[in-house]
Amino acid sequence: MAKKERLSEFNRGNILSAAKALFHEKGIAQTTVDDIAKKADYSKSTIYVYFASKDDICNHLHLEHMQLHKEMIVKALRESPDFPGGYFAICDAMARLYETNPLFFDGILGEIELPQNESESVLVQIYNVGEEINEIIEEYIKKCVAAYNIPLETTPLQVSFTLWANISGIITLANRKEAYIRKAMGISKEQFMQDGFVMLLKTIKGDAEL
Amino acid sequence: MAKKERLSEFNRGNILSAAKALFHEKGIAQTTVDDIAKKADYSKSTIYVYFASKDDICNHLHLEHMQLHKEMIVKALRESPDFPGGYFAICDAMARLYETNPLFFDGILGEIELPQNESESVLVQIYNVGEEINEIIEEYIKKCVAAYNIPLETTPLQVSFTLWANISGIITLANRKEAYIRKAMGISKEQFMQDGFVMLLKTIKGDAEL
DNA sequence: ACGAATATCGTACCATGAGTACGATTTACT
DNA sequence: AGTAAATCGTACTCATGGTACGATATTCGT
Repeated sequence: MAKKERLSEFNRGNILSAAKALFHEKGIAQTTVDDIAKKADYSKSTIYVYFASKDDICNHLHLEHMQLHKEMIVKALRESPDFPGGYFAICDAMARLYETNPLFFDGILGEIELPQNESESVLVQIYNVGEEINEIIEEYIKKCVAAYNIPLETTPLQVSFTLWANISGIITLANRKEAYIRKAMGISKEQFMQDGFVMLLKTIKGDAEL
Repeated sequence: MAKKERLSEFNRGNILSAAKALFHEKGIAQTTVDDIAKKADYSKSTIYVYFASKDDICNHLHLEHMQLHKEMIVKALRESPDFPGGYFAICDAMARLYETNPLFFDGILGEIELPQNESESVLVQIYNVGEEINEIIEEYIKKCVAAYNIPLETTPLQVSFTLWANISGIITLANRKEAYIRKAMGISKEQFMQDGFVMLLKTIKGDAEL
């Protein structure tokens, strides 16, 4: 019955939260399943009732992260539906997402091709959310193209996909090389990202003023 | 004496080659140190004479990869010193680098900040090669800016760094999501990369024709 | 309230793989 | 030949993911 369901969800959530905190603190490889059990205050056996493996836990966190990613982008575009406001809102959302949880950010670029083995339903879900995000950005691009008469050289889907790759590339680099950026360029990583986003905007609209 | 040195280098090289092949075949996590020892035809003990740990082996391969990366970019710019020919040559070199060895490509974006612990000399070397690559691209950008009167909005260093991040972002995505790209956009990953590189070029030169 | 099903626990395991110890053996230098 | 260094092989330790299983607590139907 539903009560059981909810309790079960509650337990899974507790385990995932504990795992997330530990992963964040010490890194994934440095966190043992016993650590997670202890922190979440369950026995190890119970952990394995709710999750098939440590990998399974990681995948669920990855999924959670992708869903948050999607929500943040939806919210960004709802609050800033115009152009290029929406574009910068997406960039900003992704940058904040990195702060929230750097561990799974790389996964955004999606090491995951659609798994044949449909039993691995988490992986399928992760994949699907990735596609959904891309579709949302695609819609936005389409809208902008129509509203501002922007001439694209390829399809909106391709543009949105490329844009997505570039944005996450900049965010990843900015965070990983923060010290170098400050030392060699004398600017903060935030400034570096901002400049990068402005540069990227030209890939859509060229030098045109709107 | 020098002979000893050379023999030592030879052994290290053999071990690294074996490791590289196995990593490529089965992935890093799936390759055991015993596997490497067997393939390279050394005893496990000897492996640990030449390398401190499996991680150490990975780092040396990472360094090798970065050096190859640098050489390929130098060569690309020597053969195509003009603009935007040089730019596309860099893109092409990086795409080929991914084919050669996808495993360490991600490391390009350099999870490695300058390590304080200077005893970890491999890491320092990796870091330095990364900086060198960036300086080479910076020089190229400077030259182009001077020759073609390109107006940059930030410093050449920053532009080259951003460009580097974007190029590797596109390559990573194109390879990881090859199947999706073919299915959803009906083009090859090579075509996707090419289109992306063309788009990116606008971040430098806007809509200007040269 | 009682008995059955279910969830949780704890402890003791297994298997794997990184890394070490150490004595035996081979190779190289003089 | 004799010594020093390199290499080997075997047998270990240790950490960790994952399992087995019986004991205990909790929940639910009746």
